[in-house]
Amino acid sequence: MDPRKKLILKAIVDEYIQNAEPVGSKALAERYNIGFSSATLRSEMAFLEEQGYLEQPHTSAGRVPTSLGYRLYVDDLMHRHRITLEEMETINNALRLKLQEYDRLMEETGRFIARMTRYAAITAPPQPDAVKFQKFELFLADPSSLVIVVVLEGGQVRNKLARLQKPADPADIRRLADALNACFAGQPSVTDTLCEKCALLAGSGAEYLPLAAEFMQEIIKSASTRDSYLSGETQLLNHPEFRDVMKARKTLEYLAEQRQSLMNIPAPPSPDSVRITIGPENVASELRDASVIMASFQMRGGQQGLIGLVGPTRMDYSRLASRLTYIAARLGALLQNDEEETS
Amino acid sequence: MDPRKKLILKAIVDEYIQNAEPVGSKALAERYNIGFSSATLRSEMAFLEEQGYLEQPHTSAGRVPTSLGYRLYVDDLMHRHRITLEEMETINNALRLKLQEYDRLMEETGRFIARMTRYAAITAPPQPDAVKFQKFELFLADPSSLVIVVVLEGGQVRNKLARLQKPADPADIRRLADALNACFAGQPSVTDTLCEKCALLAGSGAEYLPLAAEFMQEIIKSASTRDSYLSGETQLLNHPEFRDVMKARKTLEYLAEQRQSLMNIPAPPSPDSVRITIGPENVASELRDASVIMASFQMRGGQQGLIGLVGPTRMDYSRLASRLTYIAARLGALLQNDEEETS
DNA sequence: TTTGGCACTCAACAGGCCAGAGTGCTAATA
DNA sequence: TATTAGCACTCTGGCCTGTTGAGTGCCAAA
Repeated sequence: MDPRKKLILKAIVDEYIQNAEPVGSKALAERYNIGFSSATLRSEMAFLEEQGYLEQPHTSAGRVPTSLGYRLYVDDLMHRHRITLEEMETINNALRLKLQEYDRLMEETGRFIARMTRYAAITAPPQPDAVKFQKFELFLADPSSLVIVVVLEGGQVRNKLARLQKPADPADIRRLADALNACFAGQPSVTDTLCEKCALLAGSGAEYLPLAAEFMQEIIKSASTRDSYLSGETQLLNHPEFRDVMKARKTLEYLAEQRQSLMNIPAPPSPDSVRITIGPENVASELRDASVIMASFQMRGGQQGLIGLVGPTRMDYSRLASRLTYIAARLGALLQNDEEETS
Repeated sequence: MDPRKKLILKAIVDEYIQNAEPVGSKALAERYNIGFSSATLRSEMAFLEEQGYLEQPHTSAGRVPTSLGYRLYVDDLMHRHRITLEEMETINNALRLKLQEYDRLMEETGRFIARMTRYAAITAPPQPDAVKFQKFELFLADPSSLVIVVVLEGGQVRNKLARLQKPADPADIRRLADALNACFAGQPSVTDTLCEKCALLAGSGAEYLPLAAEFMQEIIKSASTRDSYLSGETQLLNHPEFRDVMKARKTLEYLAEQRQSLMNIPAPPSPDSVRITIGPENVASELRDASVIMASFQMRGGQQGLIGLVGPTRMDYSRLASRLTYIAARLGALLQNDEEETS
């Protein structure tokens, strides 16, 4: 692949990203001073089209990048945008503020990203691959209301209040708590044998073991499904490619209902990079006309969170990627220092 | 207002609700056998237009109800739709299933409503007007991780894990917990005098009081802001009135960002009725082309939850209202029996 | 290898025309 | 007196038309 061909392809993609209109040979020759006439460009463009990097919406229209074209652009051609100091400032300020309320951090970060980029933002908090129980505490809020508190390794805390049929004996509760700590601390699951052992230890407190066991199962289950937050979807409607309501509906519906599956996209190789998925490269057919940019960050302990953007294939990949990596990096740095959690 | 005029208005609204196209005198005379010729209808329609109940998109088009027309229709004219046994069945089944996971109940109910009605659904869980602390429990997950558990009256439980600078003495923690229970049980707020009293009682445990107090403030604050869930927004795009992307964007954006203010609409007078707000009756200008139907239900203790629908002014008010009231009633009934809460 | 030139294509736009649905008004009718 | 049939009028939307201009492919000359 000729370096000149690459230069031309880059120019076409840049131009199209900016103006959202098919790029013709003449306009290209005028605006970018590549030093060749429109005729030369025409033959080069014909070649690029033949190779599948460009396409024409119809004869006698300019050219538009295909997803293959964008792919080459993203991998090879695009000028790696450097984030400005100003943008850094904005991001740092915003994140510092959000950090105040940790449990809504990812949600709020998503809103911020959406506002900043004018695309739909997806965020998912870091999640441990396997949770282990660390500590149990049981007490009575009133004689017939049992509160179960479970601390997980990593610092998450879950609780549940269960109404009892009849008042319980605090001594029984105490015994059950001790038994749970003895049997389940450090365990990643609730097995029958552990339950039996625990029942034995708990003596008459075993009456309440089923309640606790059920709750523990719930915790294991909920910890293995990943949360995710979506914001700024409606901003997609601002972009000309979504002026067709039906197309927009498909995409928005997918984001609202099925976005979980976006999380399955393998995370970017290194924390400083992004993973870009263009149009039909997305497994979901509803995203055939959309691109996804994903970045990840790490918490202490290696748990990995995700932030990402969804937009039409015509996106300013370079600028967006640089912003996203910076946000991810800052988020990672901030979370190294503060990992307190509440629920 | 002539009963015949009313009959005609009702017929026009019914027809328009069904077909989304301006209703002309001839079509009306043919389809509904009112027993008058199109000429008569014409003069009546002219009158109704003069009175502000109807309008013409342009000369030589049929008539369309104004918001005033819908208002009269809703208040006086519409045939009160009876929900079918089948629908009841569907609703009951769905709600029974959702009830399994209480903490996501309102969210899931919203999804269900949206799917059933094909409009955007809004739900807000019942919320106590003032929370009071009931019981405190403090313990160490490990020597320098303090877990604070607060039980609120009504059965909500909140917790927080705080990392300490240095290992704490379990005896101090015990003392602080006792002091908190002594001072704050039954209190609805965190005052300075109570804090001082508590510090005195806690002795050397008072070192950790600020942590607890801050958390308690947080709880009070978060309990006084109402949660709400939105689902099915994208379904709005299916309706012809939102084929104009800009109009749709305005409305969707409002729902995403500002829906809190919908909750301020005074609740329906009785739990068996709905409150319908039509077009410009909505305070928010973004909802000028939308109508809102709201129903409420009560939990034990009189706390009131809301469920509602948002759609274009052309909605099948009668059918939707009947479904919504039924869902609200069932939800109320189910919640009377089960008020266990977890977080 | 590049370029100017030429013939060709096609979407987008504007104008003109027509059909159809709907209206208001009026005179005849029950 | 209330209703209706009839008529002239209005307006939108679809359809056809021609024109314009941006863009193309190809070819021969530089």
